[in-house]
Amino acid sequence: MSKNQYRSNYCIELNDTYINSKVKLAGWIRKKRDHGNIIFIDLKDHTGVVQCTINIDNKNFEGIDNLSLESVVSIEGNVIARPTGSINEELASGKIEIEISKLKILSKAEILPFVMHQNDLGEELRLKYRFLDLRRDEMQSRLKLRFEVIKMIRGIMEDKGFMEVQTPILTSSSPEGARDYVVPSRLNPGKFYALPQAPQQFKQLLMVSGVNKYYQIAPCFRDEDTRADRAPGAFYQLDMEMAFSTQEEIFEILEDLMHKVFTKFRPEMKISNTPFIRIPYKESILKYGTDKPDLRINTHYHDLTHLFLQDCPKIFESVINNKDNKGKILALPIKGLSKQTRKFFDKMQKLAQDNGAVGLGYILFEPEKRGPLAKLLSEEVCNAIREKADGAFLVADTEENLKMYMNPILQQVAIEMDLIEKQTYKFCWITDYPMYEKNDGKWEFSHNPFSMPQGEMDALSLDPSEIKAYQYDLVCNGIELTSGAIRNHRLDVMYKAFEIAGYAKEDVEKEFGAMLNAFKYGAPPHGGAAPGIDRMIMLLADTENIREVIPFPLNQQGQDLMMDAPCEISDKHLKELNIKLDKS
RNA sequence: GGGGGCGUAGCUCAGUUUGGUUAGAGCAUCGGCUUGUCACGCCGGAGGCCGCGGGUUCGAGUCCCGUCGCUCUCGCCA
Repeated sequence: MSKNQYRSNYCIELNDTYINSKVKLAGWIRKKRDHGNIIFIDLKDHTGVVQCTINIDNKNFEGIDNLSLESVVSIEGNVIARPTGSINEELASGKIEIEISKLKILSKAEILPFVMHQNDLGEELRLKYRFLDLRRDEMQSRLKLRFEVIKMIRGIMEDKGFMEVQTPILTSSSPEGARDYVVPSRLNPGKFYALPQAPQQFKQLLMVSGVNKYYQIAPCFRDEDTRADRAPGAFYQLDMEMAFSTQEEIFEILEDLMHKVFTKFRPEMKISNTPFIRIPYKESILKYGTDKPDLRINTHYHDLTHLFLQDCPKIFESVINNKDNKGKILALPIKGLSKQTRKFFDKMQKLAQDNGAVGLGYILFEPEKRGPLAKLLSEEVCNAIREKADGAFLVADTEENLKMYMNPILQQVAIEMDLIEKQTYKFCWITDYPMYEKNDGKWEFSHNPFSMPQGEMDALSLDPSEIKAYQYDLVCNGIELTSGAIRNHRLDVMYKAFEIAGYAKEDVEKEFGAMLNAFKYGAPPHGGAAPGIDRMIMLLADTENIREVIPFPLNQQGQDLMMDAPCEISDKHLKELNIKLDKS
């Protein structure tokens, strides 16, 4: 590094080759060990730690003795070899230390609100003092990981011929999707901008503009309640879109990108080979009860309904015979289930009930046939289960109800019995999403209203429940990383698709005017996706919580405790915006 | 909006099940001692609206009701 008034070297550079040279370091006092006539100081910069010493006869002794931890100093001194027996093998600079000759206090720190080396701090406190929290090693490495991941993504996308384009932050509200964040307009009294939930419409407009391959590391704003893997306020997507593309081409590009990125940052992990497996939506729901299966768990539900049609025990009769609301009987075979205790089965039973199941039956085969269902199931059913494992849970319910608890059961069994494969990233595509789903008796878009129905115009004359879309998700270890679709670029198909969801032509024109207008003037077929960057980093950093990989996240109430946002604004400010508050 | 968990010193937590002396520990902090530590050590001190409000009781950190905050989750997330 180049020398300046503060420092001649970074901490990490110093080793025994520097012995007897004079150096200047600048950084934070991480730790002091006061031995009376000598003080050991751990000086920390962004690269590492170096131990410095000062003797009582030094004129700066008093200055350091009184200095609080995390104060910022520039020190000058000689690099000396540590006495034998005092070498610290754990430290990169452990063979040497700096004998301080000069000290300059650059910024004195007040007493800290928490101890820097503590790593089980409450999140509220960490967010309030995020600048200190980020100073800790763990958070420094997450900041760096985030930077490196995004840098690599940019490189890969550019190598593949994608061009980054910025799209507006102040745009208009759209009726579909999540709640919008809204910004009042001073120049247009009574009107509001919305922050984009994603650059969806802009990227499609760019396709019409003749951009061939677009990408952007794009902020997305959705005013929705949070989850462990869902950030409040803003999150980032690798937003991408390609003209004249097929679903397979998009899969290929993202598979290559994911494989490269995950391999680079977690080389010790096993990563799904490309092409990633594809699971049609319906199959995923049937086997896992979710469209976000965690494939590290090596078992799934099997549909045994057909084996109950002839010979059905009484407890399942209502499920099989209900004419309007036909149900399914599924078995979840698990190796080693016979070894589980009564306590375990009680716990699982409770979990199933908490998630809406009436009960959770099971059958075990070792050392002999037993369990609450043992006497009720036919030989045929028993044999079908026994082929797969020594025991199984059985669930029987309507398809709708099953979805509520199938995955929670699967997840909990896997946790309790330690069935989640470690050291691996298991990717899969979920394909063939339904175009519509029924909500309160009305057909609604199940995912993205701009997706192309499979079969285009012809498909839209089918029963809405039968219509599949060119719509896909990429899932990794049970986390949804990406949603994407081949888009609907045909006006006639668009109007018809919206009509099924209850939109009149005028409504569509009003709500999506820009895009529909654009599609009148030559729109290429196109498609894309938008991997969640924060979720990728969360997986790479092995954090339980997405806020751990976001430098300055909001809390669950959408507040920034450090900056005190959101905040009230002055009457003058409000007046300018033509806003009167209803404080009732 | 619903459900679960948590809330005690600056920080992390014990104490709450079964109400009963002056509410404890580690770290941080302050004072003293300490020349080879590296989460240094030793001695001493200060630091508490037990989230808040109400109730039961001779007596509440502990029991009851309400409320607020944080967190996980369901709804929600085209």
